[in-house]
Amino acid sequence: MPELPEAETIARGVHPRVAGRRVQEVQILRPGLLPQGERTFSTRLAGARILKVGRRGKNLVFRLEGGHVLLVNLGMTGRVLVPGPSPSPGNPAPHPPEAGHPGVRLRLDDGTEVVYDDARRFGTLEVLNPGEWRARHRALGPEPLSPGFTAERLTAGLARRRSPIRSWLLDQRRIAGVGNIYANEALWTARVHPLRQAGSLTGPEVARLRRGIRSILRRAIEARGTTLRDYRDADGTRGSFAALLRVYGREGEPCRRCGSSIERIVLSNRSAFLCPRCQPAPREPDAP
DNA sequence: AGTGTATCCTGCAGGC
DNA sequence: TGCCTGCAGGATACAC
Repeated sequence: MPELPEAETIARGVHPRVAGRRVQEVQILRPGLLPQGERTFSTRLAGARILKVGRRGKNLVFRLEGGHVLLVNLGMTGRVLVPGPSPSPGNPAPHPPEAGHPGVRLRLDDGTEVVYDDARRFGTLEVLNPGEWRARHRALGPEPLSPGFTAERLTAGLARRRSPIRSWLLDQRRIAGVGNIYANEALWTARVHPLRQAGSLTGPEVARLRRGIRSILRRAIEARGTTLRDYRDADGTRGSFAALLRVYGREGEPCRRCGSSIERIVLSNRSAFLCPRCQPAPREPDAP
């Protein structure tokens, strides 16, 4: 999906165009995107004023007047498109974003249209009441860019965990917002092999991993995300971080640190990429 | 506890 | 050109 940097970029683009506006009309083209069903979704959303658009992990969070929250999980190919001029000067949207697979359209009281578009339809949209939102919020792990994401907290979370560190990083209950691209990039940065047991990382490795996660995510946000194929921001614009990837999708290409050939392995049915020299494999099943 | 497998879907790249 | 296979930023349910 869209991982944390992509969700952050979309939220920043959508917020100024919808904050303070009221949802006038809800048009549902793909009911399957709404786990709550059309009735609950529409009833809760119609007429509500949008206060703020933010992010929690990989999810977009539209805070509504009255405490309800529109929670959008973008799945693999979800987009939130807001046609029309971008309010931020010097940030032009060259082409109006076109929705190829519109799923939900919102018409706001100033005429603004917000389109949820999703080719594969793995995404979901829900309107949660305050209690439901609290529960969902608590189920997610810490925000890696927040001050609370300390080495101590990371160490405690990893302790005694036997799953491969790459799998641990993808578990949203452990840490919120990291997906397959940035997990692989952070592990390369930290010089930790994806198969290492989470609980086996040494103090210095944990410290490097924490710094690696944070620096990769920050730099990816600066680049407005990674577009491999489908990702677009609210303007329909691509992210530019793909050119800066160190390992993801680079099988057979030289490591940017040591020149070794990047390897691809399969872990939990998903690709993992690593430099065999910079990220030494654990011996046998594992151990540090 | 943790892993492999399958599932939801569509689109696209690559091989032949 | 066209058909077929495999693969994809996610999340979850299941059997083992």
